[in-house]
Amino acid sequence: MTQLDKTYDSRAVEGKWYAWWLKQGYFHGQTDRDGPTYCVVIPPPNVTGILHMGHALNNTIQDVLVRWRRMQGYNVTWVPGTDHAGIATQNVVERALKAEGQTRDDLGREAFVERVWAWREEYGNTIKNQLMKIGASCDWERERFTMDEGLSRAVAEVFVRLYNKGLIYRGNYIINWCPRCQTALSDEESEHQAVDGKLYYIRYPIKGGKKKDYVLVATTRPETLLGDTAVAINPRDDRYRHLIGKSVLLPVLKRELTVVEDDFVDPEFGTGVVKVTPAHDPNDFEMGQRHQLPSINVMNDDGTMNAEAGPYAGMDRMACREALLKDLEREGLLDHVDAHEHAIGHCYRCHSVVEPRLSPQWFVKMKPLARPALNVVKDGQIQFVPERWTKVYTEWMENIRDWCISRQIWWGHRIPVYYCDGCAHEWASLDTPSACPACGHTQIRQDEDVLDTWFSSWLWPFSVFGWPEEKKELSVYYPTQTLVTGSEIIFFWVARMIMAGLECMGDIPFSHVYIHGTVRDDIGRKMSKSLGNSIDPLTIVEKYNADALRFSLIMLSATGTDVQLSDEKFEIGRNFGTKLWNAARFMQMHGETAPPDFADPVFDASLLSADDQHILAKLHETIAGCTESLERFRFNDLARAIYEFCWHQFCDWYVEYAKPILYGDDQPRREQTLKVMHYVYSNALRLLHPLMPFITEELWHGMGYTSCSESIVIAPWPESRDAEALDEWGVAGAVVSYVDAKHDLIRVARQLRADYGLAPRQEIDLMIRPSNERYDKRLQADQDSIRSLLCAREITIDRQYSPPRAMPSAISQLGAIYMPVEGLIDLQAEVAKLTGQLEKVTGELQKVTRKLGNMDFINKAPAEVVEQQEERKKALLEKSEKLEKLIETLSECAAGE
RNA sequence: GGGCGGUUAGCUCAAUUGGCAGAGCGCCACGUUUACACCGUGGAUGUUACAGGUUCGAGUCCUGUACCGCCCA
Repeated sequence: MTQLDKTYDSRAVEGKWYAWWLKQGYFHGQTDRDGPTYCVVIPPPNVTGILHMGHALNNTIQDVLVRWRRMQGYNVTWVPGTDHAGIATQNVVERALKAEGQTRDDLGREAFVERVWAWREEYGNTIKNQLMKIGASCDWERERFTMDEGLSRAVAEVFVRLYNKGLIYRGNYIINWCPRCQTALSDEESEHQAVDGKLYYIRYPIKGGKKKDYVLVATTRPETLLGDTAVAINPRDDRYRHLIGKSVLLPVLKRELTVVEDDFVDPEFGTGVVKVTPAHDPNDFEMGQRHQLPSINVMNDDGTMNAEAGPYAGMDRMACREALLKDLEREGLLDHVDAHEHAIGHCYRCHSVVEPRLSPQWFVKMKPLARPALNVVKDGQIQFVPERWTKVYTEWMENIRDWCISRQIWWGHRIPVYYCDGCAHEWASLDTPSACPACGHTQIRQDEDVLDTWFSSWLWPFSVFGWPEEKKELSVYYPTQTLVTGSEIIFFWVARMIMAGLECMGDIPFSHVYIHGTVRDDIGRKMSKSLGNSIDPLTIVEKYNADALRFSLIMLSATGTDVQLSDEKFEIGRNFGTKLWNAARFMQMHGETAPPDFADPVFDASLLSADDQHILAKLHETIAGCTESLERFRFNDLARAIYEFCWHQFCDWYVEYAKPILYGDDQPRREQTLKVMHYVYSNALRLLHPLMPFITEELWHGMGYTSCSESIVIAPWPESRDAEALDEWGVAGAVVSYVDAKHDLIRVARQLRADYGLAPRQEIDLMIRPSNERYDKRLQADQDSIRSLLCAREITIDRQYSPPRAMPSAISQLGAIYMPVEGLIDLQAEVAKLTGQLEKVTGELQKVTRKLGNMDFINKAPAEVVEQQEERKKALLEKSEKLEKLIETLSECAAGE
């Protein structure tokens, strides 16, 4: 046992213990160990990322689970790592190049990719170091990166398998194009946001008609009309019958457009006539297919207009819109413009407006993969927590669309497809081929595109263990147990991992998916860089400490609900740590060392006081509650339970009861008390360790608990004793409820003191008239603790006590309390106070009586509820009688004066 | 337009199977006591968004309304 400093110095402690834990290898899972495994794979943060509050919450939850299971003796591994974040990382490096006046094209593909690797070497460890700062007990020996050789091999393997099975295909379809990043995006990467836009009503002249004959077409994107190849109406829309068989003329370009009928057209939208632009709208594309319409692409990769746009060629799409509208107006073709709110896609990386665009891309056929992935969730093999996310998942799965996986960037896994210039053969290959397998020609090219980053992330739960090689760690740790993540990547990642796991491993990747809430600021806005409302977790670690960050986050986030944060909220955790620290210092003051058998004590039942029994019972209640909360992913219940126990049960009550004993000279009682204290405290520390790893380790060592386990990281998780096992120790249920009632008595008496304005240190005398013999005996035996907590000089416990004169009094569960005070008491005020209390009790009594008088209640409510109410009635009746008696006595005294 | 979640003390949130509406912070009063002022003791604070319904009994279940948020089109 080392003397604890007056205050806890987190800065000195946190780094020290983390380094020691690593040195001891506690976080490393051994594949040759027996016993049940517990495995979690980290949602790999973006390699360009820095730790934000969302990460802090996400990783704290994982760490809590992992540390708990480790203490329970599981063979634990928490696999960390990062993903290569294709678009984001390429953007970061391109920005750096731009500052040097260069572009990626200046460097060329190979040199650019080298440059990204160099960037990764220099900055890619940021988030790893940050995770260490918040105490994450990751198995760093297993750290992986999605561009590692092994993981890249897994990506190629899966691509080739799916390609050969016909589940990956290349085709010309409408995809989401980001003109700024200059790449295709998947549907999930295009984020719909409501925008205050306009609906433009444009006149398309009817061919061969008079000057005034036109159809009115409504559109939100007028610039795309340059790519129109038809206008469409709903076949059931009688208003436009006359158009069938006619042609209309495209404004400006004067191209002749056919009129087609299609059920897709909504007669309610705009005028009921829509323009059809197959190359720039997914619905129009499908209409184009149905009616064999040509597709005309009018835009370049960068969002400028191409030669097909005629006079607007070279203009940016937005400039083109303005110019075109002006021209339409001049020609009298712009009928009118309405305000129109609509949702448009934005790039999830750079927030540019996404352009739907026809282009040749690679896709994964999802329906065959979705079917089994749907089943494992429906039949409960995989469970979402909270359960409601199941529906989100299944609905997405049931309406799944093919996944666009090709990206027109350089940083990522290049698509392993090759083309032969000789015979035009196309094939997928794991290794770099030297000649065409069909014709032997050596003029072959690899596809230029790279794969979506998620195409490597979806393999994460098994690629991190070396798949497709059959390594031992793969069989030991797959399937993993719990996946912890936010709802925003259920589609991106969770769903796809389930599909990949079933497809490649033939087994689910994890059994539970815990979806936590979003971290928000104190007025409920999502924390974001652009809003500038983020709280940096590491600033919080500096300002408070890592444990405070973790504890507060968990305490504040109820299962699956969002959490609103502000700096001050972290005081909860810091203050709690300080409280715990000071309790330890108190114990140190009274004993040089922890008793040798504190971890597995043998209690002398004859020496266990009522308070000892009470705290032992409450501890075991808390242990049971904590374990259950963890099993049910109720993390804030865990935090609340341990907080309540340590602060209120232990510090407020037990430590206070212990004071007269520890300051006294009854040696056997002192020793017994210290033994109970250390037993309770060492268990509480262990319950708290997953939430507050650093301070609990410091205290574990400081208190000399290393005789139980060299580190709290590997100390055994407490196991609760049930009532029977407690009874064996000499902990009686009746005594425990007596102490609960004693708490009530002390509270009531303190209230009495406060009502009479007594200074806290001012000593008083106290008379207690117990309401029965049992309480009488207990109270007689237990006077010292009450005297101490009430700062009383003398306590008289007497079943026959009758006050000789008017004095302040009150009613508690154990009996009546009288407090003689010097000088006159305000009889009227005292009577008024008690009468107020009586009124309240009478009111409740009436309610209960009415309830019990209701035959429906008696007949229909469960017997135990009725019994409960009867007990309550009895207690209220007793209380009201006592109050009446008190009032009566006081009134008599008043009359006598 | 479809779906999901929310509305409980001044604030942030709990409340398990329908059975006495709670906690932390903040507020008020007192207090430097021998672990702790990052503390202690005591106190005040509720039409559980609204309207119906089911039930012996509703914050909790059902129907509808309002407002807020998220996801999907």
